[in-house]
Amino acid sequence: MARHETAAPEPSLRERKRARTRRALIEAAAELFERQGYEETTVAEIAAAAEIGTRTFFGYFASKEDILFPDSDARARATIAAIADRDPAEGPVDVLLRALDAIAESDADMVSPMAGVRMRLFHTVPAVRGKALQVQLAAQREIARELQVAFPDELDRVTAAALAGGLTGAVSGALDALIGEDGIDGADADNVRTRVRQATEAALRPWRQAAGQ
Amino acid sequence: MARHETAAPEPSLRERKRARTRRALIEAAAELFERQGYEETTVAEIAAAAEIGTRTFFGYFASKEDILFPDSDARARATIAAIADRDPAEGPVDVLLRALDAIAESDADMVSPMAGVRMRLFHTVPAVRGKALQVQLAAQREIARELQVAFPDELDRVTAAALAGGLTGAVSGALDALIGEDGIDGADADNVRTRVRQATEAALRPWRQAAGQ
DNA sequence: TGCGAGTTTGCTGTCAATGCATTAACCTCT
DNA sequence: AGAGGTTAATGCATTGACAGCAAACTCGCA
Repeated sequence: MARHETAAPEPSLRERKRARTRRALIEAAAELFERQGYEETTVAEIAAAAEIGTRTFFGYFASKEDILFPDSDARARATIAAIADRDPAEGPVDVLLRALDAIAESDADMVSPMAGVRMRLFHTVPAVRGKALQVQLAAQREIARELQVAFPDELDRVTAAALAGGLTGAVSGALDALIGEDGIDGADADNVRTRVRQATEAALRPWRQAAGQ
Repeated sequence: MARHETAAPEPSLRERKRARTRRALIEAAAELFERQGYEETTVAEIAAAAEIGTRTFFGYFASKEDILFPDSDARARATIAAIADRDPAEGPVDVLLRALDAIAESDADMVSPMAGVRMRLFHTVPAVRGKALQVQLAAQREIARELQVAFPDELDRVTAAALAGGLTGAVSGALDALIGEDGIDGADADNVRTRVRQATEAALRPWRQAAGQ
């Protein structure tokens, strides 16, 4: 639970206003996407629903896809934090698996209205899939960097990258398989967690020996 | 060097013509992308360079990005073939390792004039990255499915997916790191293949050891 | 030779995204 | 409080990817 030291006691009116508009945009987009589908929803509609000009939308999000990932760096930050405060006895793989738990937890907390929509859209809309995978790659790179910093002796750059890729690939692969066609059936969120966890552990097993030695 | 048994003795004039145009498009695109960059090249330019109408381009490729992956299914086919003719003594991991090697060696996809360009573009152009990752995901899913079919008793769907994801993720992660280090030198296909091989090598080392060579 | 399926193109329209210029809304400092 | 600077909001115009439509064309084959 690291606290940031950023001085942000009282956001100015301007900032509050901006944050409000941003939220309005996200909510509007989530609902429109949900009801009409992603491709059937135009940026102009989203903007109108949030009561701003079309042009202004792009002052908040660089592209239509970007609004699907309003908090794209949250996961990466959680992971990095988990890597940062590691037990000196832990090996890379253990740290990563712990980071995985940390992510699951931070995800459970902050439930953006976009999360569900996004997951559903992932399977049907290529543009969404592409963007999601890019976000994932960015996170993966970040993880690789941190990992290499944390274990400069055991891991060289390429190996760290391979390990990070292995982890994210395994997790996303397992999720992809679990979610399948019709999303998660609600109640089994916990079940999902443990299954992902197990599958991931299986998929990383060889690293445990290799990285240690 | 598998020979297809498809009855294709003499492609009709029509088919030959179409294939020729297709090749012309790919070459033109590769060169233009290389010289001016991806985003700076319009579909109209590519079409013009291949001497066809702009509209016709979309009769050959569904989107501008698609021309970057002219034979994305070659990989999938190579992989499936590798999984298909497995030794009954092999375990899932052995088969996977062999399949990934097959991908690294597969000619079809690497020899294309597009391979080098694509790799360079991957790091600079978001659209290319997105598409590349989607292609990879598709391949990964295919691998997972085949793997599960080949080992219905040892692997459940989720584990198969995690395994497929973990290994492809590791390889692509390593490749990403390798290329990030110092890019790709020439447009030359050997270079591309060398990188892929290096990445495969690094990423799969732990697995090979665990699998007892 | 002529019909019919498959192709090529141009035209038109939609939509995302960007550059530019203008105006309105805050913020700060005195 | 009010001037002056800054940031945000918007409108307008433009570019470029695509899709639908319909006319002109090209091959394959009877």
